[in-house]
Amino acid sequence: MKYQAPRGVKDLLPPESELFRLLEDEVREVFGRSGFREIRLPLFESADLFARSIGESTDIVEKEMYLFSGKGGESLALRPEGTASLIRAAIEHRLAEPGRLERLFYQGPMFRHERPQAGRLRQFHQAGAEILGSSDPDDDVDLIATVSRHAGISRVPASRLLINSMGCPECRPGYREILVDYLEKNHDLLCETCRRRTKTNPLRVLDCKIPSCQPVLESAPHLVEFLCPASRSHFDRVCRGLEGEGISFTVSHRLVRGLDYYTETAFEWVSDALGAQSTWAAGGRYNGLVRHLGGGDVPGVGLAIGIERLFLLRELAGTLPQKAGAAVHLAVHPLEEAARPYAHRILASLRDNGISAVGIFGQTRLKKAFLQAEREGALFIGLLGGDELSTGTITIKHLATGIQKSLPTFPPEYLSKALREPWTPDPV
RNA sequence: GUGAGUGUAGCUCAAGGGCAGAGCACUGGACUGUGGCUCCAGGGGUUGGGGGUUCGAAACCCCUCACUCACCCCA
Repeated sequence: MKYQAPRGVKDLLPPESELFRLLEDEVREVFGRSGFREIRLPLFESADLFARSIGESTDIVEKEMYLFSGKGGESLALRPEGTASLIRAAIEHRLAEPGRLERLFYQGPMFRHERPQAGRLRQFHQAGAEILGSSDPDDDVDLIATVSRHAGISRVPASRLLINSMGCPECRPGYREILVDYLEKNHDLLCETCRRRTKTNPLRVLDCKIPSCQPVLESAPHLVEFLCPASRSHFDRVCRGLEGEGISFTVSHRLVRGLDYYTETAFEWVSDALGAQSTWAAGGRYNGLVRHLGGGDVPGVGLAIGIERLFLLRELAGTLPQKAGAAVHLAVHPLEEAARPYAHRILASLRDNGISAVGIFGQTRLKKAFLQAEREGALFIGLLGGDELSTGTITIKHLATGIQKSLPTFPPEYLSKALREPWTPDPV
């Protein structure tokens, strides 16, 4: 085979492509019903934007970005995630302004140069929703509810919601010191990576999954116990709000975001049914990000859903959205040369009237035409021969029931209407 | 980037040093205006690629590529 798709990217063929589209549509609808409006963002940006927003020392920026140069030599990158672009666009077009509240969502492919694995691709899809301009805990609750209720939990097997608080610039530095103290005391019990991170990014140490580190990390001081009154209150109100909504969650003290402009609430939806990549949606509050990217003092909270992961989970649970109706309504088959122009006219008029129709032209045997119609998912087959030509009719057979009728092809609205109505035998 | 497992027809898989096969799918026929069934026939392969061992390699050895899963990281 001379050419094949690059590593880690997938061709999506029918029927999966159709189901994938339905799932994307459903997510779009869910966000739309919660008041989010779609923003269409470019697939590449200045590489520097991602370095600044995601963080210089993250794996994504250090080794996973697809980098390339523009003609002028500027450094560009395929987007590894959506939030950075969205914030950039919001600042650029004055949607992120102090005092203004904006709900936006995006959907589309993201690119990370990682080793492919179950639920992990080099080109994958995310749908994300962001609320800019609100620091109200009820907006955290509402955002979480949107996913938990509607995209969600009930349709995803073995799914759990984890939440935690990252604190704020007032209280996190204090906690960080306490944590570093603790980690240094237990230095000898930690793995190589954790020792390094104790110095570079102590909060991330809590994320370590190496078994030998677990006892130390489990008994590490919890950030929520060191929150300042304001952060404490924000977190309590989010938790109470979720309880009030009847959304169950677990406070996970080990759930962290490594970067400073992530503040207050962090949350993740995980499922054990997914393999090693257990997170299928994640989000949090980022009250410092807009300012960090050169905008005003505008708080924000957002999340992203991994569409492939959601797809896998819902496929497993049998809860993918169902395809409505047949792929093709009517397959038209001319039985002789003279009927071909007639067939084209009928196809055109059906399509004009909103009916999906295909022509079956290449088959010499009627049996083959039937088989082809079925293969294309047609509901009806329409036959055109000498009789039909001379009387201006078409012989239509409902493939599932075998019920057959002869219908006039003029006016075209009549035929379209008949094809949409329940197909029962004519009274004798 | 590291590790393990797997690569044979379009798909699912046999053959474990001695003729590369089956089922499904595909094409044609039985069957020229009425399908799904059945029967018959046919096309399809440098056994992922390269090198080596051997009289002989799909099989054994080395290299390489790809896929899968895991580490790592994350959606």
